[in-house]
Amino acid sequence: MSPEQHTGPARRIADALRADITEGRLPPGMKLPAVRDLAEQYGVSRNTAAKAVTILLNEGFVTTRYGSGTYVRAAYPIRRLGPERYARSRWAVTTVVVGDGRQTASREAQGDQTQTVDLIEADEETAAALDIAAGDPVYRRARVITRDGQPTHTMASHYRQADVEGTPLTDPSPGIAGPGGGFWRLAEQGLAPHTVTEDLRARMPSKEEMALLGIGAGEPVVELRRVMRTEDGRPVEYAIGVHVASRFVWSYTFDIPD
Amino acid sequence: MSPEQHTGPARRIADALRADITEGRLPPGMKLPAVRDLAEQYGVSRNTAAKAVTILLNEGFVTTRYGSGTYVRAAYPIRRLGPERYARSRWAVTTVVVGDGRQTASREAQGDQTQTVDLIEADEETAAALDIAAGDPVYRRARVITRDGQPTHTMASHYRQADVEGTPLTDPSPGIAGPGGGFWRLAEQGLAPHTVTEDLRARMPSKEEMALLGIGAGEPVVELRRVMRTEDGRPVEYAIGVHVASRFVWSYTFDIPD
DNA sequence: TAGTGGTCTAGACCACTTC
DNA sequence: AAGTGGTCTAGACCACTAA
Repeated sequence: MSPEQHTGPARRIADALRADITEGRLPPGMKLPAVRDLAEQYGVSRNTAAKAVTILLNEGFVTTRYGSGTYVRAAYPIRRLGPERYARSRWAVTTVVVGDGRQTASREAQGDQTQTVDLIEADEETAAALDIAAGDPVYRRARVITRDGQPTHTMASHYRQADVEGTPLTDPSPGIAGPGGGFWRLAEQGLAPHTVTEDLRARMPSKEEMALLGIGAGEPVVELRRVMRTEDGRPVEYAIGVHVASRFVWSYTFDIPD
Repeated sequence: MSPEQHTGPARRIADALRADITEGRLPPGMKLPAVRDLAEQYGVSRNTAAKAVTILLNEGFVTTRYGSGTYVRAAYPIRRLGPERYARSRWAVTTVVVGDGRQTASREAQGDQTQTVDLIEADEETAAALDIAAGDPVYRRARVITRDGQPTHTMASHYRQADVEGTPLTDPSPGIAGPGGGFWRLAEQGLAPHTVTEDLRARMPSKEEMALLGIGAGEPVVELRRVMRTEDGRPVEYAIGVHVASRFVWSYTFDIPD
């Protein structure tokens, strides 16, 4: 059942290097010995040394730069996500001026976000969430959220076209949304979110997600689907996020129902 | 950044097999050709064929059974976990008679569970959760929950010794707890759970978890930490669960705070 | 140009399952 | 005993980076 009946040289080398990393002898950013050197040091073939590095890569301890070297990955802090992150008191329109302020078409660095806005036709799932018909037009605002220079998650918000048409939410320029900004803008339309439903599942990333989030093949992601509703129960936002699992904990508190 | 500068034979074989799986030509449970056969079919070395299989393993499309073969992973139904699973109306003491009713020491199949009970000293974390001192005695009731013959998650409940001493919760025999049974027993002690706090994080499984849950190296798990409190806010249960990620979705609904 | 990561081959041996 | 997955070696070549 378990695929580790052997404990060959590759695992032993990986274990040694991992210990060097977790115990601080190889600090974040430090370059590891070249695969050829590792092979010589440990008296194994190049293949085996490379496999040891691959193990650490998959575990997320190192990143490799083609043609440059293998580097210890920074140990990022874990962010705790509770209901308070949606608190009304945090809604605000953050204005961030980036660089010289010039815009580059529909894609723009915005503080810690990069975002695009499209008008698309709702697929079955989005339509069901927003209580509209499949094929109806929806605005999708997609962004990659970064922290300490590393992507932590993607988030794609979907709105009914009529709900946001003509508002800043359809404008991909910087300074529009930011954390909580989307909720503020909805509130301005008389569509203030009141209740949230979040569905979470964990899985392995696709190749595209690996590239977008800068993670290795061995690092899981958490997919979050969120529906925001007004006090009347009318859906106003459907968002899909893909989070690097190792950077988050989700926390929920609720009363036991009858 | 991306590890796919090359598109060598290994990836091509993996792509072909993945397509066979996703398009139904290789249905769930089906055995893949042996690595040696794949190598011959595609005219590559055994190493390369094995690497192709490893790619699919990491992506979660197949599982490998040492000495037996490589199999397309079964698609199990996904269970949705919402607050209603804790509903008072579902609390009950389920009595299940297993086999001929004979017991085997402290380990006993119980319907769909296998459980053990120990009296241990609380570690820092358990102590903090149960609001006691580290080293204080706690009962730990650990079980593996199975569905359709496959383990889906483990769950280890911790109780203050005084809360459950002398109750059936310290008895590992069958017919004691079952789903909701633990809450019922606590309620009998005047310690009915009222609020729940759940923390979720996703990660890759340890070797032990892989064996216990019957999953391969490419399948993530979700670790759930749950604290149950009475209406007074007094903690009565601290539970740690490890779930096979692909078999669950967690769902939470709450109001936006001020 | 030199250094580094990524991949492949051909052959070998080991660990485990199945019969 | 036969079949299968897992690992290792020794050598080779390719793709990319940095000076």
